[in-house]
Amino acid sequence: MSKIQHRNLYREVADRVLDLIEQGELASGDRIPERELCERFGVSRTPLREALKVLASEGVVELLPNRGARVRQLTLKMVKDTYDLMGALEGLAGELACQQISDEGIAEIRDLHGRMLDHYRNRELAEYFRVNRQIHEGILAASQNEALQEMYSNLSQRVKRVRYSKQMTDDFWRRAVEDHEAMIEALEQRDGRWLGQILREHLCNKLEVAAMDEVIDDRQRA
Amino acid sequence: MSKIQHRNLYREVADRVLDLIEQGELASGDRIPERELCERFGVSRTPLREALKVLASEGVVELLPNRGARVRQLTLKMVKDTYDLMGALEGLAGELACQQISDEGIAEIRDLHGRMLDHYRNRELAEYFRVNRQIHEGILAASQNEALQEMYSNLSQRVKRVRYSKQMTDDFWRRAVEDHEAMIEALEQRDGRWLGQILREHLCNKLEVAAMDEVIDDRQRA
DNA sequence: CGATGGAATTTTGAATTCATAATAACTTTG
DNA sequence: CAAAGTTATTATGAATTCAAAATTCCATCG
Repeated sequence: MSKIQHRNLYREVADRVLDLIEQGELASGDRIPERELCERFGVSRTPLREALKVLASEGVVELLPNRGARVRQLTLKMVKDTYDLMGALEGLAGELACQQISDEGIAEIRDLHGRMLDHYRNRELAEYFRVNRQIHEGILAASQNEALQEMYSNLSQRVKRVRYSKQMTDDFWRRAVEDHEAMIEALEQRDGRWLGQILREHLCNKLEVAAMDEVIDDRQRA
Repeated sequence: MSKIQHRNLYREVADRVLDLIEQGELASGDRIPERELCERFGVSRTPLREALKVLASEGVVELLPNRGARVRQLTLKMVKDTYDLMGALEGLAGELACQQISDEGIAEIRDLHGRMLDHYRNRELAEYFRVNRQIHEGILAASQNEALQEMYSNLSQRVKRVRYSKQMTDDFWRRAVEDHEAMIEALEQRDGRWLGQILREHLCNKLEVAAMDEVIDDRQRA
């Protein structure tokens, strides 16, 4: 594994720790072995500890006084709460986007929507999710609200490790696509209130939560 | 000034730095003098630097590589963006609160509301704002969504140093109180959607932004 | 007199060191 | 053999040290 290059070291280290968590090498609740990670990353304890403190403030890690850092346990409630929050943020993003977005911006999102529909028709789940995410990110970006985008991506990061997209009943999927149809229409009409409401209530996230149920339980048992 | 007691040192230091910023001793854009603060707090550079990194991730401070930390400049746009965000969060809190809050909880908030009205009638601005804040915090707490509360207080902290409540035209004030009347009604009817909408559009914050305009400009010129 | 170049100083970034708290290992004893 | 107490080991928290970068200060030159 390549050594880290020395610039903004603590942030670099934090990102590497996040990778380890996302890839499951550090599981929920695991103690984070300071010395070992230092050796592995080729850095001293100082930047690693700085990284851990930042990750703690971002809600990814838990610091127990005199007992080191652990990967924060995600309970089902925490994930639900986080998705509620993300919904609210997306709702705001939608409202703002309708005020701010350019016609080209709308065209781009409509284009993404078209591609998403193709993947839906072909039942290409992974591709569908990828484009789906691009649409949501596009709306976030169009809001032109940096703080909003920052918070959203922070929340998104928190729950990334339990994101789950396998089980997707036809019915849920169909309804998610319907939501997206409405979103596009609201966006083209620049009806911010409508778009905001759709996004806040968009069932995609709630669906994920439902599917996630047993996954989290599994991890907590482990 | 009393020395800091040594437990969770970096968080303690961070709070002290926040105090300095809030009290204006460290102004917007100011360089943060590492060595000096260390002496003042009676700690070494390590915990101070950890604190600064955390504050940077919380958006209060800016870290320039090899050039130290500065108090992050607040532009008017950033403050507006932040208030939009806070509105969205309060909106969500309102919706959730309607589902979660106990009858006693509602009674408490109604009580606060009554006291706020008294202060309004007596034109006691400071008292009014204090109780007003308690109401909003009460709704946040009733949402039972920890992530939401955490995020809200973080945002609130970011803009605390420019909070401004002097100019309050009678007309704005009257409308703010009207909003609150509606809020109480929505809460008592447990009409989450309505309460959410009121909170999202509650003009209190927008009012502050308007009043804040020249204040921020002043600071940026300095 | 102002601009440019180059030491001297200060500040920052990161590793190392040191003291203390927590954990593990090992006795001892009932 | 198990439980409790004690010692040894390890991990953590924070100060210190060291190298590199930036800034300041001063001298030189145009």
